[in-house]
Amino acid sequence: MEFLKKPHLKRVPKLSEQVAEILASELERASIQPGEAFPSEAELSERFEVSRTVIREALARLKYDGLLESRQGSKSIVAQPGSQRAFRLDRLEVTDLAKIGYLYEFRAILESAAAALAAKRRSQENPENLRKHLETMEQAVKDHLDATAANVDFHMEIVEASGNPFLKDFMHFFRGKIWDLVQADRDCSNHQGLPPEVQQEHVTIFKAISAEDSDIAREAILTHLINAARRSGITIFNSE
Amino acid sequence: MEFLKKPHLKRVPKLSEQVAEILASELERASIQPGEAFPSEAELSERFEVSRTVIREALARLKYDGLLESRQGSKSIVAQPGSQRAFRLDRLEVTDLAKIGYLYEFRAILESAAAALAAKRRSQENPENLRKHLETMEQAVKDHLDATAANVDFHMEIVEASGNPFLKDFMHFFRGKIWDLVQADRDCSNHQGLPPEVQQEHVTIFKAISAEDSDIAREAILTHLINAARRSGITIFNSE
DNA sequence: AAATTTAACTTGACATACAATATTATAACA
DNA sequence: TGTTATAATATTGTATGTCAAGTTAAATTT
Repeated sequence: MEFLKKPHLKRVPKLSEQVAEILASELERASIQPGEAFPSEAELSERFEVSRTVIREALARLKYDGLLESRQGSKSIVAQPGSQRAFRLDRLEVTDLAKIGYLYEFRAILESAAAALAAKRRSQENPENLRKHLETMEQAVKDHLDATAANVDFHMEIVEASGNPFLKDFMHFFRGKIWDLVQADRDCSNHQGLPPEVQQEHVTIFKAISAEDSDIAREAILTHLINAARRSGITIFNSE
Repeated sequence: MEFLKKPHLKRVPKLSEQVAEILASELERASIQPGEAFPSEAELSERFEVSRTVIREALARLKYDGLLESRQGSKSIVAQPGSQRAFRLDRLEVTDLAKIGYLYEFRAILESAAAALAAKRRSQENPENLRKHLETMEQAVKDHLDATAANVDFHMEIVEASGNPFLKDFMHFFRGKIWDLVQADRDCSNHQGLPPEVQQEHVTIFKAISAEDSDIAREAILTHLINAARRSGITIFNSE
């Protein structure tokens, strides 16, 4: 079991992380009103029975995310709602099937818009790259290999082609965080081979973007993602 | 790094923030390959001529955002791309007009999808709240007051009505971060009075959601946001 | 009562020490 | 020589103490 020795696998949370978790959840349920003072580092140090070092690192996280504001000399104060500085998906429970459906839905919203824009703004290289990823997928399936990587590349090429940098950045974040959960095209990577309709759906998307047909591209990827969700037993967009 | 310590300058970010900025930008241009070791805290402390405390708080930020991974006993390593843990909009330059257009666009994508879903899933209270915000806006304009707050509430009620918690959470983040920049309906809050078409656009959206007409709701809010962008001299969705 | 001064408190930053863990060099052994 | 056990070293995690800078609130003075 050599992989057990691989670093960064059995990571135990640092004290500051645990403290930050607790304080963040307390702030979330608004136990202290925005604008009011937060307990001092000394008080928290005494309450959690850890050093001020740990408390400071925990508070640094909350400040970094915009949950607290601090000035030298004065106590930290609870920030107003709406001053959030980061969007995170860490604290989601993957057990809830409905929640996963909403994630699918969120992805479908962004990717369908990306496909529509990609059809309008694609460069010459975008279709070439898409075709390349399609062929890689096809070959991988033929060889009974994992086609997930090429699949991800295909979808990422679409948001790349959309030309909107925020769309692209957000989908990169989204992918890294939860693509393994929302693996809508998991069919590609299981060992039973690729359902022919999946590859066909990909081809339809590719053709629409290549032909610069915005509406068809949007419809095609919407269909693709709705089908992919249904293959996982999930319904999105109230599309029975 | 003596220039970092200028306490007489007002609004001086903390040392750890400045160091984190520098290190983050260095990581962004991939000066160190993913998987490779990052300089130790002692080295960085020496390089920046600050205490290890400052370095630790700076590194804590990078780890929190998933740019670095660390384990006790070993050097921190640069994380793989795709392990990003947070989506941020802090480091955007508001001077670039094209970039603001992409922000408008991003918002329009999410809100149009939200409106379409809201028409399907709205509760009984949602139209009531929307109507209330409409009236507040109308009254504010009539009294030559700022209608921005009610305007924001109106749009937020739509994403609330969409039923998708991620859509809602993200728009809350988005609003707090950049709504003042992407104030697409600024017309409502300036002192020259409300362009009649703006309130009319709002009414159209409200009616469509109330009538549970998904397609009209999407079209109406898309038109509204495209118009709002154009009133600010910005074109989105390549829609001249 | 109002203004000013002083004291106490709080966060920002630094220095040091030690514990826990990983890596590397060394020694022992086959 | 090559392999393995062991010791030395390096690195992060945590604790403690100190001081500086700035804010708040009480005390004092006018």
